[in-house]
Amino acid sequence: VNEKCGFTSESNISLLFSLLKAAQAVETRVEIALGEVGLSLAKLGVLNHLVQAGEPLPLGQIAGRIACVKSNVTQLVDRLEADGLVSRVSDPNDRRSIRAAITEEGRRKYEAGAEVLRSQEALLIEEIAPVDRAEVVKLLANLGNETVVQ
Amino acid sequence: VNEKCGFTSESNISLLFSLLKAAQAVETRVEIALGEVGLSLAKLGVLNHLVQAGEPLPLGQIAGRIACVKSNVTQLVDRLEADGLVSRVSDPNDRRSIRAAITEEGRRKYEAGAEVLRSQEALLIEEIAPVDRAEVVKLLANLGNETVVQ
DNA sequence: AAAGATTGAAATTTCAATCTTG
DNA sequence: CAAGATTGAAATTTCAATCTTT
Repeated sequence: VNEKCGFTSESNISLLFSLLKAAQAVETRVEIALGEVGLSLAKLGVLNHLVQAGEPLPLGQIAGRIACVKSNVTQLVDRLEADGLVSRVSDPNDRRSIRAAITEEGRRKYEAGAEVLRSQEALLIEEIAPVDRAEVVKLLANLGNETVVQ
Repeated sequence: VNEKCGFTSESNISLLFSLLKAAQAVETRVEIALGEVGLSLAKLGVLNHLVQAGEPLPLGQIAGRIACVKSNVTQLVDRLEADGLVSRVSDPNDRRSIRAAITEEGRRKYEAGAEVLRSQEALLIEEIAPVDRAEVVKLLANLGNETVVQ
């Protein structure tokens, strides 16, 4: 088990490493696929929460939902605004608060991104569905072994 | 299912999102735990491959093993060298090649990092072992929902 | 003072270009 | 010219400090 990963069975470092490496490999694939429609996981995450919420959200709330620091959302929304996918709207009730509102183009991008995620998910499921749990561990290790060098 | 994630059952965007968010949550926990012993996953990854190899490795080969770009390894090894965990050694046979060699302190750090990973892995397994596959999906979604705001 | 947001700097990774050796 | 490594710049995220409003 795990020979391709360079770990021996005794090396207890292996399982968590393999898991994280596999996750990274999946994420890289998804990021590349999203990049082809001009999105990133971070951007799609914001659009997703705006669509789910059905209304403009304060930046701080977005930070809470996508689990990142507030200052990151400020800059992420800067980029989304530059892309024309969201716009900042001020809150009349609390002038400290600024909300991000998804635009029409943002909605179209969101649909495109969601479609990419669906196909990536189908790909992933196709890869892991037939095998049992022990096999999944092995597959995840293999997934993490793609050699990506510039 | 997946209510805490803000996704409806119809929203096919949910599964892959949940998976990646869960993976990110696990990675964040591990990075924080490693940070307490002065390591990162990237640094531990290099040390691990050097220990597994049992000999100094050319930087390009390290890039292949940890699946990143060569220029990243150059800077990663810069930092490891600054930490005193590895040292650069030149290859007499091919003067283009530079190898990273793990130091004694590097070995000690590696052991400390491996211990952290073992305990993190035990934590993770403790969290997911008792539940079945469907439950795992639910747990992963929950894992990804930790609210982390500055 | 606390909450919401922003700014500027630091850390890490990737990309493009360069330098040295083969 | 190809391979190995490095350098400098760009992208993204976090941290610390600041600014505005409550």
